[in-house]
Amino acid sequence: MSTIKPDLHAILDLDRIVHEPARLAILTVLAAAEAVEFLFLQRITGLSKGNLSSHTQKLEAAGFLETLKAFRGRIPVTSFQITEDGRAALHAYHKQLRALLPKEGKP
Amino acid sequence: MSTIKPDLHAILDLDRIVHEPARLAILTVLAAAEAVEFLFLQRITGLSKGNLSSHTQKLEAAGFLETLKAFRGRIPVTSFQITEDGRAALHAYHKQLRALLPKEGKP
DNA sequence: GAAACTAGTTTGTATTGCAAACTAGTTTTG
DNA sequence: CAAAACTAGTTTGCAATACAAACTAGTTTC
Repeated sequence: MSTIKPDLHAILDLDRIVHEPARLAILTVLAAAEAVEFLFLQRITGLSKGNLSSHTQKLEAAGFLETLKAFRGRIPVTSFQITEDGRAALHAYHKQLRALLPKEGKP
Repeated sequence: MSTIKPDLHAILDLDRIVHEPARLAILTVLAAAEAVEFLFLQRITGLSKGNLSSHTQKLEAAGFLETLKAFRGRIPVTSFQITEDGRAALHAYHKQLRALLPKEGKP
């Protein structure tokens, strides 16, 4: 029998903030750009506004992103930027996933 | 800019039954053995009994495992076995994860 | 200046995940 | 041999989500 115990703890220790698919999607987008606007984020994720708003608030509370409020002309525009902590958390999450994935799918 | 959209949908389409860490841990163990007893499962996952019970019930409702009730002497013993559907779901989940992971961590 | 639109937030609800408390029986002990 | 303690698991109650509908605040159009 192979050693599955370490994998198990890797699984159970996954960062729940990042693990939620909606938030993982958000972080994935933010990690690929300097800054991302609310509406762009909404469109490419397909999340509802309310949902997106609360997930970004949760990510901000976790210190994983920063919210930038500005105006384009007179219209308010909210943008997000991933923080260093956010980037670190995303990388750590990726590392955890790699650790728990079996070496190869059946060929 | 690279194509992040497909990854996004892979993320948002993750199977939530499997995605929950406790259940992923359970399926991972079941996939590695013929049959696994309740208490063994509880010990190696570290889940509480109640928690383990409800997660296995959810996995059973999803058709991902079968529950086998038996007696050892006069003591009841509950075991679980992954089903073909369960194995397929786990493999599909692994595949989805591989699809969304960036090619390599920074070397 | 009323109606419709933009950009997001708050609120309400339904679903979870979790462990404490419970059930049903078995073994041990006074 | 009955009370206490243990085994094996389930049910219940609660706190935390995730989600979208309804709302807020302002702007543009008609």
